[in-house]
Amino acid sequence: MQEKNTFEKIYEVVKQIPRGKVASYGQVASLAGNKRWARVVGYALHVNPDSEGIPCYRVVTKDGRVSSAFAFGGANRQVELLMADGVEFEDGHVKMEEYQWETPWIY
DNA sequence: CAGTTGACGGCCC
DNA sequence: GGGGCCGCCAACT
Repeated sequence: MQEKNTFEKIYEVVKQIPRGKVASYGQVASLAGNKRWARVVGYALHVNPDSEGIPCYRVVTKDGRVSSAFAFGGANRQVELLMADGVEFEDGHVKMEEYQWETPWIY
């Protein structure tokens, strides 16, 4: 029950992302257990078993930019969803300085 | 079982 | 400051 797979942990963290905030892959990976899972996080969201329960669109890169291979409706779609959440964009990139998710359980 | 891939991150030039 | 390369871990073929 506690022996969750890496993917499960990642999904848990992503689901914890509050509305109006964004998190980077490295951030999610760090909260999931290891910061180096950044690539694994991308892979986990790629399978995306629950696109409606896992706000993968709230996950962006360290640069605050959305991934280019966003396959759930188009990269532009992710920006639109984030804006709907109240996140502001600057020249196509999120203002992570103000909207990056402040994790209360930072390691 | 081994090799390659992949929605990234960080360092180097 | 911008662009490119290598590195990390787990999952997929």
